[in-house]
Amino acid sequence: MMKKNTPATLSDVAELAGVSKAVASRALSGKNRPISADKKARVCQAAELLGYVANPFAQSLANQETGLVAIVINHISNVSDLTLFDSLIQGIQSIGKQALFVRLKSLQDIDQLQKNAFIQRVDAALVLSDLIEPQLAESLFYTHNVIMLNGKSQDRGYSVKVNEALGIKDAIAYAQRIGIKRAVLIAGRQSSVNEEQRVEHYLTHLAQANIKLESSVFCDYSYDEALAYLTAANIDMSDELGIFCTSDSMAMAAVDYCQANGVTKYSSHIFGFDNTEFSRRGCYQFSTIGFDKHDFVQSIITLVKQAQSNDLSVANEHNEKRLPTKESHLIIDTQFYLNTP
Amino acid sequence: MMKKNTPATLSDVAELAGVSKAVASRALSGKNRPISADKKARVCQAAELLGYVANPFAQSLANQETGLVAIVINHISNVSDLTLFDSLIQGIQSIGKQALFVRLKSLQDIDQLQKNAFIQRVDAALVLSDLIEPQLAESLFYTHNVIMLNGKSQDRGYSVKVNEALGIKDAIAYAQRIGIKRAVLIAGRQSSVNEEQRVEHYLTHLAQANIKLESSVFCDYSYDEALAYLTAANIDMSDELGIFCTSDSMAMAAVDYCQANGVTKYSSHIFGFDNTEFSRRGCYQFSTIGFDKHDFVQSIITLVKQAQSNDLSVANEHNEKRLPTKESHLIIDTQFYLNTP
DNA sequence: CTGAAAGCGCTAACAT
DNA sequence: ATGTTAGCGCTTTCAG
Repeated sequence: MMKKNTPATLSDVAELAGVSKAVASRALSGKNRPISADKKARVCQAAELLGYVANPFAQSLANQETGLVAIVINHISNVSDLTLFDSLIQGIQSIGKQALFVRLKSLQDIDQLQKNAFIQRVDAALVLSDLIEPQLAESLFYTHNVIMLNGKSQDRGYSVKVNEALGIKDAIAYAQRIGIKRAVLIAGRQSSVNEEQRVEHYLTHLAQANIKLESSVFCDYSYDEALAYLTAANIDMSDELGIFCTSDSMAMAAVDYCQANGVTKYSSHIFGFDNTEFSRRGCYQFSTIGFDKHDFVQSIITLVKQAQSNDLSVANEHNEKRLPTKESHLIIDTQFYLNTP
Repeated sequence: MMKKNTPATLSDVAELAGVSKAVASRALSGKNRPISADKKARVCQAAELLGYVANPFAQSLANQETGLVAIVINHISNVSDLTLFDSLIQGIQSIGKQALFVRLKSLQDIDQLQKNAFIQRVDAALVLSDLIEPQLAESLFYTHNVIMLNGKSQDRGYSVKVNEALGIKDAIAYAQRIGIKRAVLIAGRQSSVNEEQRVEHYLTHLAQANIKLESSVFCDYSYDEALAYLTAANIDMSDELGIFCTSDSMAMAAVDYCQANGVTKYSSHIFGFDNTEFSRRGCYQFSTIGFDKHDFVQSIITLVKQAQSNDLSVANEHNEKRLPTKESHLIIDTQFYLNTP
């Protein structure tokens, strides 16, 4: 693989078009900078000819925008992450920016984050990891376009939250309707705020539906831990028991547990979370709670754009004081997906 | 969320340490530039105090390294992608670089790629997408550190390939041993070179094992397409039939197809590919072919480092001619994972 | 070993 | 509307 000769620069384009660098820059800037039509045409043609693409590093240096959007995640493991990441990358690319993935396995990785100069200078940051508190987010990025997606937020700033109450309520209402009287709750990571709220909702609605919570446990959303718990606890299945899981992976474990123990009519008694494809497969049939990932991502991308334009207008006003950004808190509703054969 | 005051610059550090910018730069450069011990200490201390982190955009401009590694993928959909991406990101971060994800859904997205200035200037590119030919890769990046991971490669350059012959051979040998006489092959995307080679291996070894290939089809690796095919073709299961799938998702479809048709003893007759966790779950039990993702990623990261140091040494020699890079083609072997209850 | 100065490629005043 | 100029923050000659 040969390295190409060094890429064409703006100077090359300007020279070929017979104009100054400034004119060339304006012609190609996208925005409506003052420039005569014919020169603009000449410049564009020259750029085309040379295969010119502006060096984003030089651009960043000159105009304070980087074109990078950070996606800060815990390590990837959940099956529901697949579709989410796919559309997140797509969304970010659709507004002409690049997706920079930052993976946080533990609190110790945060030290590294703080020294990561790229991260510091992204145009926006999407925080999915529950390891990051709003306060920390504030000090981690030089941009104020931080969008909290992990269920946390402060008064000022941006967040997209998922309203899980709706889906949970419907799921439990359904459970009540089919005669479920007792419940087991298999939750995810205890340290997550999302998860705390979720559990809260389950408790509330379970109580309202007169379903007795027999036991509950925090796992890490994983199949293995959930299966281990069910096996160890030797959960007694009967027609009246419902198993509520806060991830589809754990619901799969519940299905396997039932099958292993010869319980046949389990499908309508197991409730997952995330609405992954697995909830509707031949083997694994269970109901699940989820939300539209596409809507979610769209909201996020819209927010990124909006945040950035706020940013620019503030900058244009030559406002010396660093204003806190406008705030915006979007909410996406979950719904209950009934999947029984 | 308040934007911080503008980040500390090298000048700030130099001033605080009472030295020139040049000295400060050298002190912090990591490499062994000539500098007195006490000044070095003073500079480091000042940097620490100010929380200084070099601006990577300015650095890139000055020294031609960007610290970015592109991961060029097709859209994410396969369950086997989860663990792979997770360790890929981790690996890239472990050598102090950032992972830039580029998602290619179709050939049309490639146009955009060619105009993507970030992509052009990454330090290395990991190409997983089968949409990208070696020749195209050559013209897409200014670096020659392009590592082909999609089964394609040319003489010069880097690649890590997976030797799938071994696992496939063992799987078919096992099939023969348990009395399988007929086979159905459900393959993935036809346009993929990886996939072509794979099919080739299946054909060869099936023939050698005297197993008759009754039908074969190209799907897109997905559960849905595979299930649709099986249903439409109304495949006749019997003890002597083996179903070979080139993804675990499609193998899951085969399991569900069998169950739906009342076939009970299917587990040892279905063969997947990727060795995902799903092949060993209560519901879905089937054998699968796969390779160690961790080894794979390690090889890739090692190659990235090696490629870069070649790069640097070439640069240091002030070699005016653009040398083709050294070449390196690593091979990872697959193995057969027998999963039967 | 050190510092002054040039320059990476671009944009944004500021004059014209 | 256009060109000139001055940086953005850093690394790197090149003289001391």
